[in-house]
Amino acid sequence: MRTTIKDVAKRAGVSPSTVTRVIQNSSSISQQTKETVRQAMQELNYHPNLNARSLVSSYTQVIGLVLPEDSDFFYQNPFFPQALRGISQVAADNGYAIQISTGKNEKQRMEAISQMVYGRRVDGLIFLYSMPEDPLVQLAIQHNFPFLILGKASSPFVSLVDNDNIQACFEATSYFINKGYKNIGFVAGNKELVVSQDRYEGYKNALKAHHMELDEAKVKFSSGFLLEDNSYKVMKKLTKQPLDAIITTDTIVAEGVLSYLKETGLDLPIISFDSVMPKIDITAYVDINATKLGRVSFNTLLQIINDTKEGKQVCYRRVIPHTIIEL
Amino acid sequence: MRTTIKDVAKRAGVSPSTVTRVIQNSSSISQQTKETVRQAMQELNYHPNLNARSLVSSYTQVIGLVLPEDSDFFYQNPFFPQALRGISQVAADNGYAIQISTGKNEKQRMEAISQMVYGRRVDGLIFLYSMPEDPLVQLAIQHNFPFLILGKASSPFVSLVDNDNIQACFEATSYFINKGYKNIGFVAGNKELVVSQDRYEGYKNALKAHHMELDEAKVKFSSGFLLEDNSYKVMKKLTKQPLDAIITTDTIVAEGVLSYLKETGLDLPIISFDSVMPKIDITAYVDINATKLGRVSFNTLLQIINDTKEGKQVCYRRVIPHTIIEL
DNA sequence: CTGAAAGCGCTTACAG
DNA sequence: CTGAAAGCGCTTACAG
Repeated sequence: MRTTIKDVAKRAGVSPSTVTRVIQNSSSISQQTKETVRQAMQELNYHPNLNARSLVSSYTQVIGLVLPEDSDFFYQNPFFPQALRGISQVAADNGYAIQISTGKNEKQRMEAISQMVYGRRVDGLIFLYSMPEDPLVQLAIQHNFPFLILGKASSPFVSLVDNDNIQACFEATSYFINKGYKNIGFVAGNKELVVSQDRYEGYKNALKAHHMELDEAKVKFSSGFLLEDNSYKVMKKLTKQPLDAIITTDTIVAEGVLSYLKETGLDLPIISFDSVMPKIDITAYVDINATKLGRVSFNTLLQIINDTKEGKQVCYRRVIPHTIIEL
Repeated sequence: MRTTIKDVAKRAGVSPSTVTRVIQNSSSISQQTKETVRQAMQELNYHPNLNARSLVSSYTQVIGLVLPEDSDFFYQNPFFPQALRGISQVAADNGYAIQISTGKNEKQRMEAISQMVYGRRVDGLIFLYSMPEDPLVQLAIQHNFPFLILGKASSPFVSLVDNDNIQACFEATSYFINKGYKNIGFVAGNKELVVSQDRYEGYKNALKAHHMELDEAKVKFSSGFLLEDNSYKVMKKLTKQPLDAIITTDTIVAEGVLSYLKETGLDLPIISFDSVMPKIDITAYVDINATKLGRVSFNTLLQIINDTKEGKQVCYRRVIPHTIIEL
């Protein structure tokens, strides 16, 4: 049999409730008792059964990470491991564990998140993606379950941690403008994604700020899952325009663009957005600092969990700085 | 208040134990009763408290993933997300959740794994790395806790799922030999890693099989964390040898090698090992099929969990096939 | 400063 | 085929 709190209590000559209080380092316990109990715990190599604890105290010290549907794009994008890294760094420091949940379709993902929320397996959720009217987010909202969205905005009333994508792309575009480029193309991923829209906004703002005309023929959105092939095709169309530089919203897009350019012998400066240094031969990239996004997300979620406990309803919006890095 | 099994029992006019049996789809319950109870569950949107269930039944339907110490190399290597992907695909299909545990040092990681094992938070563990005499693996062994190692061998008595790295590198080397190359260099990552040793073994075997002399001056191990910089330096030394092709054990190594070659204007065919298509300009890579490694790992762990329940002690060794892919 | 009692929400023998 | 009772291992008021 595994050692329980009763074994420790017996050995230390106290009651189980006293052992609990020692574990909680309650100030109402004498130093003397604390020491005796701690020694007994050590001697017996006692570790509490966390299921029992969670059952009665209804907190788990676990947070849930909600991933999007199983897709190549998600798992090949360095954003995910980097964000996870940031989250787990802070989680470990705070004694929290991380449970991840995904699935091959919405039904399976709904099942998984239900287990976490209804099953009381986690204290809060971080969504690592964002879709309009996401039923999983709806579930969290309905049950007033603590959560936040990392990376992209969706509804205006949820807490989130994100970059200022408008500003970031403003700066990326200005970077080219300041170098004297006049015909700057813009190739984005899926137009539905808030992130593409925001970066497009920044692109337009930069042109305006520098009194340059927006030429929509120089702007392309690649549909589908931001995949490389699409960007390649899109680029093909774009080169009918005079171009001297290109902004892309993702390294995967940049890859497609680059492979078309190489094939046709063209050489244009390219900027992309990424969370690690791109391995392809481009001019610069905007580091969105995914690890920091992760770290701040965890800390913010902790606040939301506490707010919820106290019945408060605060909506957090945290902005993580980006950096343009020349290659 | 959250709905409990008692609420369902009351509504369906049965006892709580009957509700449990319906959830378990026990064959001793009449079809009639099952339907009534299921309807009551639906109407009340009942979801069992999993902490209560785990407390009494001592299984959790959660498995733990043990990551190595927080390092750039690990989080930038596509191996991890791809393996995770495979694991979570099968886990979701089997109604299992995944908890991950890491930390910035061994103490913190030990803490995290203790929570999972002693705290009864998971039913089994998958280690996504391998070190000799790993105290975390020791913990699992001591407590006869179900686990396996994904990717690399360590002790001879633990279950594991891996590629046949000797064979894989034999084939990679033969690929070059069959194309007529005579001076094939070998640049590996850390010499301590079993994976580097195995691939070196395969390299040597291939030379021998083709009656070619092993020239140790053409072999280099890059120390540290397999990092790019190191491989760059190592390559510098290697080019004092006549070379017409290079085997590298990792795309990150290949990057370092390639960047040195580019600088010096050399152009040599390179093979690397990876779990996704490398983005750099090399000749071919050995696809180690990380997603499948993940899927098989989960399934094997499930078996180990069952074996342990039945008091059996089986040591599994599963080999996942690799593929050479020309670029 | 500490203990006895009750209870968290399930499941598991036992009994019929 | 079903129910009543006991118990999993904790924590939380309550009482002193």
